[in-house]
Amino acid sequence: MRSTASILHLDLDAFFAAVEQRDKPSLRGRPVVVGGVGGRGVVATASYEARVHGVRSAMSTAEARSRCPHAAFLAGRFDAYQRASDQVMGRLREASPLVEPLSFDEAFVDLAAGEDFDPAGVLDTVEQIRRDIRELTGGLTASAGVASSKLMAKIASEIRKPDGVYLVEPGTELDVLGPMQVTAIPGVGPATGERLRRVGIVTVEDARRHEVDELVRLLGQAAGRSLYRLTRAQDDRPVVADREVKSVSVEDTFETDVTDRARLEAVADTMARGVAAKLRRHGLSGRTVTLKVRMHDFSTHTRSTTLAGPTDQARLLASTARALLDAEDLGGGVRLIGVGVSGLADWVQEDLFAPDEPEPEPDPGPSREERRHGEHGWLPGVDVHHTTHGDGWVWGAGLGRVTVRFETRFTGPGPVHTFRADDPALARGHGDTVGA
DNA sequence: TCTGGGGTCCTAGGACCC
DNA sequence: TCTGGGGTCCTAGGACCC
Repeated sequence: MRSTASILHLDLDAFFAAVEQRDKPSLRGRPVVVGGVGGRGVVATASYEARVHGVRSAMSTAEARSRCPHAAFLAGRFDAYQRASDQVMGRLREASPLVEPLSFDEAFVDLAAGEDFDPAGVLDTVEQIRRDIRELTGGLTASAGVASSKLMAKIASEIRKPDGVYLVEPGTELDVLGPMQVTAIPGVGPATGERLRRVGIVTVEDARRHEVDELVRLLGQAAGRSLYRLTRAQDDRPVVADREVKSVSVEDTFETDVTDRARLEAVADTMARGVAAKLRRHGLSGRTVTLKVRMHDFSTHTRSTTLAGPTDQARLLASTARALLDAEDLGGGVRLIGVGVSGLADWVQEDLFAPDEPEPEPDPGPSREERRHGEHGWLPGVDVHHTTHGDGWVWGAGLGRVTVRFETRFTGPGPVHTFRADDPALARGHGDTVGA
């Protein structure tokens, strides 16, 4: 904890849903739910209009549909989110070189590391950043917390959400924190919260009445000590700009449980190729290969082996994953499998057995969406282009038909037309309708 | 109303070594 | 004869975050 409020935590409001409302004028002011649209999907982000009806992140889409049937349920467009995220992070880096992104829509900034940081004008600086973000992204709003530590900045950004700023005056941290629920502290999730509640700890002040040793007995070394310090606002974690990647993985939940071993092997193979491609993209290789299997009853097993040296070879990753899969009892059916690599190195071991030419990147095959929704996988929300009607987005699809609303972020609400799903005039759009 | 996908960090036990 | 103690690596599982 430092003596000035110079750490900023910035959080885009209902980010995925806000991007959708920006790009789909007919959805502005209406409930929008972004997430998995299949039978086993969960909500990634709900717009504030949907939250009114009790829709929350991580809720199953089925429950969200029952709570808010009139919402627009969209599959998500990660390219669009990535572009907006890049714009936001870029603006933050103008304020300070010390920017630590936590996700697409969230980052810490050490403003004191910026060139002309003025502690007295920090609120003006943050308001300017929020205005710039709104302008750069075409209307996205961000909430901000400014404080003397990461902990307090993160807590503060929740207080005036959405579209607000809260500055914790240095010296008032204990008072701000005390009355809050312990679960407001990052790292205190449902399981820890329940353990604490059972010994009568509900608020931060409650937790402060316990010795470190008690908390360690209850929660273990790391969590106990961490909670003891954080409840006292003791937090000197630095903002770290370039955090190293520790692992890379790919996983997929099946629409229905799978018992066919051959099919699982084929999927694991594809996933190993996907992991290899990711490794190469980052210029990494890894030693420990992990296979993850979630059974029909949601029990989850991981099996891993560590190779003699790091690799980014799809073939080796695939054969290793397959060996792990072959040793698994698939019992009553498999709900999810995943392949991951950890123990990463930023170099590749000379592979004596590999051919000289680079390994051919095998056909990645149909995407997850395509596998799920067939050849003309028109997922709700995706961008499309029609040769005569122009740019729009998929409103819904099924029974060989697709319904499109023709509008973009630069138009007003647009008209709706229905086509055959294989209509040659209809193509995937890129959603990058800048300058219209 | 059954529970995504991509990550991070921690714990605990056993092997192995000095 | 009654069994140290610490460090590191590996594996499996779990909590948590967005």
